[in-house]
Amino acid sequence: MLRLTRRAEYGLMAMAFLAGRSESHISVREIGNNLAIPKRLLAEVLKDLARGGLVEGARGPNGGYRLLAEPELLPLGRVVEVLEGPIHVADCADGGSCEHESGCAIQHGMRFVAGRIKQVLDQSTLSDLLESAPAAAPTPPPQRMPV
Amino acid sequence: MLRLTRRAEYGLMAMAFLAGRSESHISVREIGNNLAIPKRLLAEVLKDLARGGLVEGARGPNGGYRLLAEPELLPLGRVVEVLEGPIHVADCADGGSCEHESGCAIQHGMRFVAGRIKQVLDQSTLSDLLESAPAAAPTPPPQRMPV
DNA sequence: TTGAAGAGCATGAGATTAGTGCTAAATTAG
DNA sequence: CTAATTTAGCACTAATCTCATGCTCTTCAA
Ligand code: SF4
Ligand code: SF4
Repeated sequence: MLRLTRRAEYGLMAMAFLAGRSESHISVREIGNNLAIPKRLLAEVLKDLARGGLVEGARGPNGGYRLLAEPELLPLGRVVEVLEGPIHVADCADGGSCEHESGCAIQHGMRFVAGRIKQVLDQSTLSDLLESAPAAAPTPPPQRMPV
Repeated sequence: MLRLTRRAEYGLMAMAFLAGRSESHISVREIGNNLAIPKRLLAEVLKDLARGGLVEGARGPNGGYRLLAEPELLPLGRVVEVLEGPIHVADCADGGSCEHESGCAIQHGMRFVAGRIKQVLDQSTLSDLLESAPAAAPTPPPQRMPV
């Protein structure tokens, strides 16, 4: 239904929160208190982000999570993929396969549209999300599909 | 999960099929035979498209569906909205509301990203989908978010 | 040693979607 | 008029996915 999951959004909110204080580790409890998100679920999301290498977890007192990537260089698509898996607007898009692939008249066009959507996420960075002006920077050049 | 539903895709395939022969009405049976889609479901999808005013249904022998809109002027987003409802990449986007709205640090940026994604669908037309070169035409100008 | 915190795994409840069944209404052909 | 064709409308089941939570184990600092 062309919609981000809660997990992805919680993850983005958490990453954005961490982007501010990257000096020390911040606990799930503190993040959750600030973002009004179910803490237990937020913990699960952060675990996944840690597995994906986007944040670093530290146990024990004074433990928590710390941002690893640089906000200016971290595409939102990366975060989404870590939390939701590969982004496939349509089955055939981005390396995926579809049973209708042979003989689907819109396949080519579909792939292109799906690619453009993925581009939006790949060209917006975490810092863009915070500056509330994502993709203002790169603005892709005019693109024509290779026929 | 940032993905189009089957219904939307079936609808787009059907619309693309109808785009070719817009002179007469084509039955669900014939469309289904050509597209290898569960006919019963395809019928449901086409009914929704008819309700949405995108196609016109005619009953009886020689009945079927006929494209109403002009492929060059019909945005894909329109088709998707008719079949899936309003496009909300995030809850707060595009007029929607979210419980975290107050105090969400990424809300502004999120809305903008969601808007860009919606733009991709709104700027690609049905004929673009067929030509396998959607959005090659308009290529939006550089945009900066009003802060 | 103790308490704070993440890591890992599992599970239940809820929402959404895919797909099907059935009946009624309209329309055309004979 | 009758029969066949085809859409219109509604309901329903099964599968899938997401949200959310519970419990245990490990790590680590004080
Ligand atoms: S566009 Fe065609 S090939 Fe691609 S996922 Fe949709 S149906 Fe399959
Ligand atoms: S960005 Fe913030 S306000 Fe918008 S939907 Fe996500 S949580 Fe809600």
